[in-house]
Amino acid sequence: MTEEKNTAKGATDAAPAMAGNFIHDIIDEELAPGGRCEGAKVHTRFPPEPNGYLHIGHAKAVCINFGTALKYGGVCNLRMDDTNPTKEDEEFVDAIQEDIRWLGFDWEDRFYYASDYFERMYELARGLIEKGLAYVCELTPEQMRENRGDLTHPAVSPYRDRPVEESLDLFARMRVGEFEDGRMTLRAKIDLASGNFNMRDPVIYRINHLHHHRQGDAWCIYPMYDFAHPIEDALEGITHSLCSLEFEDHRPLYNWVRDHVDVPSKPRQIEFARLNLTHTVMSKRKLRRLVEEKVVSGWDDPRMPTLSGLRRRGYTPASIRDFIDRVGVAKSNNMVEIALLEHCLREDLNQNAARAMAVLRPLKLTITNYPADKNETFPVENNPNRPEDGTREVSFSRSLWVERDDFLETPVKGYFRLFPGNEVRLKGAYVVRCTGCEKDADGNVVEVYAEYDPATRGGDTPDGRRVKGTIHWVDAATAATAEVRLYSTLFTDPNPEDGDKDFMDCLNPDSLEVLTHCKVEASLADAAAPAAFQFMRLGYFCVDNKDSVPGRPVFNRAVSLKDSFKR
RNA sequence: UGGGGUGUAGUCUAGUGGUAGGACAGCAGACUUUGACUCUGCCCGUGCUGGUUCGAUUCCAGCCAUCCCAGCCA
Repeated sequence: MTEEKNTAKGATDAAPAMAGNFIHDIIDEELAPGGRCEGAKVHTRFPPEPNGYLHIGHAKAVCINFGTALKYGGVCNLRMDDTNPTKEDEEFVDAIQEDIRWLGFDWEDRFYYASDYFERMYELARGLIEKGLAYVCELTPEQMRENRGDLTHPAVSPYRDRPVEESLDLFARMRVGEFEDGRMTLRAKIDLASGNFNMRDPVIYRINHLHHHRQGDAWCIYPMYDFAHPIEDALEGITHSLCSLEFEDHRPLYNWVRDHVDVPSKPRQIEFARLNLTHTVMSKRKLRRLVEEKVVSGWDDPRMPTLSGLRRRGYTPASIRDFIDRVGVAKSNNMVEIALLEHCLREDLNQNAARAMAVLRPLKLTITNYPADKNETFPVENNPNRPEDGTREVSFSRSLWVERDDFLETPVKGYFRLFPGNEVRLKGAYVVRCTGCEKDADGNVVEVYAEYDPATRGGDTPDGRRVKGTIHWVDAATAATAEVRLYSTLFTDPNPEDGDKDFMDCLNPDSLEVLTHCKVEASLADAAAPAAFQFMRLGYFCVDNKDSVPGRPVFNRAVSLKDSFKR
């Protein structure tokens, strides 16, 4: 097979409507009459190494691999790429599966472990030795580094011409554990002078006396990614091995292994640009540091870009899939603004989340002309975008909670909420006119007074007068107290990984604000995860999936509502 | 310095040898019992220099910028 050129340009077929996807253009060509895959079923795979949690960058790879299969009526495998036991653990295997299922993708019965192919890989490596295409090298790691050459000088290995029989014997002894870690390696004999360092006789097996999470102590030699991956793909009949850009340089090696080893199929690797998001970090190493240094509460902290974090924050699978769709698939390095992700969530939740009234920073509002012993309820629509969702009854009485932000003793320009003399509508209840307030010794407003207009029951104004402001409120007599956690980005810097600055210096000190005395309408008292609501005029909030308990709910702000009021 | 990529508005992404499209962000207005939503309008772009051509973002050449690679990680 010839070298494929995976360039973004050059595709001829029409692109999909939303965002670009050059991969689908390539596949369209290959599926067409005379193409490489004419009549074949598209078969992809998502191959995470089980050594950490999935984040939104992985979600892009998941959506591309599963989504491509779906688009072409093919299938996608889930495969744990567990060829290096160093940091791998079964704990991650479960978490990864949970996250992919949550995202909405299904691998059906096609769940594999790369380590299940170890015996087969071993045999294929032997075959390479027999063909004179691999040899056992005794250079130490340090020596190998010294002998790798540089940009203009070739690498060297004194073991390159070792007789086949000798390599076969040593490789067998490597396997049975005769040698300590690092003592020798198996190397593919390719081209010590290649400008592509991956081709300078790459190591394909190393000795590691480590316990494998699945294989136990059956092995002490483990195949390298570059050798294992094309074999895994070929054995599973993968037609398209879609991975990120940093593997572009590995493609010649991928093809070399694929073509020199006896495997049943010839997958094609195509690389796309990975996702980068502003105001966050995406590398496993950096995320781990945030967890270990307790900057966040864990891998599922709602500020983390992990799928478990986004889930806990209140992101929906649909919003994440939509986001990945809109970002598109291309080959140029990118930095997507977090605003797009937030937009996708707002769009989903605006359409689907029930409305509720919650007062985050409560200020007492007393309706002085409303009888102290009176109580009534008003129907409030659950979701104006979905009339079929109906209404709920909300309790009203003389004493209410309103947002501190919704009262100003001396209003600023353009302010049309509560201030002495002004009328506002209490959502769904009455129009009230503010008559004043009471302050404590320090001058803080502690209570606001208003008088209601009985003729405006339900919020209508029979006389047709315009009341510009409508504010949310909660009946003090029936309110539940809740904890609300307000999140913003973990980093103040849009690109904490840029340049030589330390990303830990870019942390946002205000990424979490906890409000413990919030007042929410009674219907919210027993809400349970994964319920999400629009707290009217505030934002979208979900029930925290760890800390919330019935009667004492905890809500996370997933994203605020847009606010065009300029204070 | 060797090899491999990528350059389209602030951001992401289409497109065609013939008016550069969409989305997000931003701005302005309409509507509004959420200062939300919705709607309308506006703003803003083909890395540079040549060449071919009636016409180049597209084809060609050169340049510039930028990203990845010298793990017994994936």
